[in-house]
Amino acid sequence: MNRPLFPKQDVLTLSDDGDELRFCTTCAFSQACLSEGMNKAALMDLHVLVEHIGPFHAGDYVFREGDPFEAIAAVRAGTVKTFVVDRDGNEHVLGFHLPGEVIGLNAIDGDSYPCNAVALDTVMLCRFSFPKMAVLAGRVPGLQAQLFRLLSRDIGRAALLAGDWSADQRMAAFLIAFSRRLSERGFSPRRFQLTMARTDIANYLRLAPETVSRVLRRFDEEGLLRVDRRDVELLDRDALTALAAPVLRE
Amino acid sequence: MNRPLFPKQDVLTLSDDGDELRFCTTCAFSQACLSEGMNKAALMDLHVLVEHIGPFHAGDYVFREGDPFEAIAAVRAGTVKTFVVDRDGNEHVLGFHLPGEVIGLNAIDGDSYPCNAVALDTVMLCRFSFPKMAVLAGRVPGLQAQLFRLLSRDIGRAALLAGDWSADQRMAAFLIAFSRRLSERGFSPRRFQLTMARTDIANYLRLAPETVSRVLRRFDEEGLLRVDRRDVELLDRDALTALAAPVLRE
DNA sequence: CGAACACTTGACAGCCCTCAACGTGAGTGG
DNA sequence: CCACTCACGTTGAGGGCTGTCAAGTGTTCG
Repeated sequence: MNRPLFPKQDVLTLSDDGDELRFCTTCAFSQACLSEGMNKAALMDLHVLVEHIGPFHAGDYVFREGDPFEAIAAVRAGTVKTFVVDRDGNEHVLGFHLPGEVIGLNAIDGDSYPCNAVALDTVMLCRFSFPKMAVLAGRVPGLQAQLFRLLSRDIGRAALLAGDWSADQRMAAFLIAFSRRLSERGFSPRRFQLTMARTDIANYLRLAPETVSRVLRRFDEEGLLRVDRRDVELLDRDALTALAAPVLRE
Repeated sequence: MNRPLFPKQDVLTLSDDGDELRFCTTCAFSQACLSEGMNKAALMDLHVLVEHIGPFHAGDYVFREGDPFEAIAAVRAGTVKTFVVDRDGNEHVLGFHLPGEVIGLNAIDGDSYPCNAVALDTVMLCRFSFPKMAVLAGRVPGLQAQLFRLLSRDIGRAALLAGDWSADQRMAAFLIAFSRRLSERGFSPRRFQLTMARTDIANYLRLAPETVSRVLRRFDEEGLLRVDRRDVELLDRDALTALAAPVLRE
């Protein structure tokens, strides 16, 4: 199944969580929603703005490059990969997006998505019509500020891997950052599963897939971690963090 | 002179341009200002928000990493370099900012600037208090949309040089992009002066300074351009554009 | 069971970084 | 006016990291 499922006519709108209090507590907007600055009326406004869509399955496109831009979306469950394909057919992975993170922000400048987004496993999304959200942001300062923050954060994040780091540094930074993001969402920071292929990691880190394999194997041999297929256990977190430090600017 | 000049107490506020109609026509906010969506009252609100500060001279800091974030600024004249310095003392150039472009956007997520900004030549700025601007953006949809666009655009721009391009491709992309930005501001796209040192270009493109020298010399020998110190004349724009195409995604 | 795909492993080459030395131009002070 | 200094830029030699090519292994899925 490779057709885009993001257009509104294909949306499966779920009725309700059945639990108002736990409304997207892991979501990137929760900070805005739950801050004292947003009253109940505004929260309801945002609530009715949301469409819960999915599930998407591994390989499903959330949106494609060139699709008209209408909405941003927060990941509720699963992993989304965003990427572009150059004229030679090479894939450039822009990022992997975990639950609570927002996709589509880089489309705001322009009228169409500048990249593709596919599900890597089973994905559930919260879809926000951007025009409606922008109007609401004008009335709710907390929401506007949160949108500004999310956008600004992505600028810094995009610049992280732009440096001329070694393959070891890039790999360590990827693992540590991935582990931290999982930890923030309640998953184990020590032991986790990579939801993406080696090739995806390579295209994200700007390395050859063979280099990703070799670095992981060497990290394993050196006792930094234990890797079996897509299962990873970080054994020497300090050493990995030290390797990643310059990339993560610490 | 290396002390920061951005803090408000050091600001030299110029009285007025003396020409309301030409109020920052090259500025990044002009699209918001001049669009039909913004009425005269809103335009005046934005106008009184602005402080014209400067001049800064080559080497002056506009702000330093860690300074409290209070304002963004649009370049009126000159060139500003933004950069970070890692713990080993290596400088990483984030960007060069020409008249009409905005600096400080990546500071919105956080309470302090995440990078340094220095003037490369004589620089004049328009300073916008960000808290005040955010309030105004809540009342003026056109301004909010413009801020969203500027932020979103920077996300894409930061990702441009993140690819694993060759030194030739990076250099060509830098020259073509620089030429285009100059052209948009009324300068010659064919013949211009590089306002930054070779080392700055190298730290921006993630190359060694020696590589920058060598590539420029070879481009000169091959007839793609003519370079004399910091003066550049693009001779074969098509060839350079072709080289830069994958980097600029064309 | 077979095919497609993901991943691994090895050999080799090339690009670019590092190190070093030299050239050049602007500013300074005599 | 000239010598000096210093930063910037250029040029050359050598080596290391990582990409490319190739072949092989293992796994999943039809």
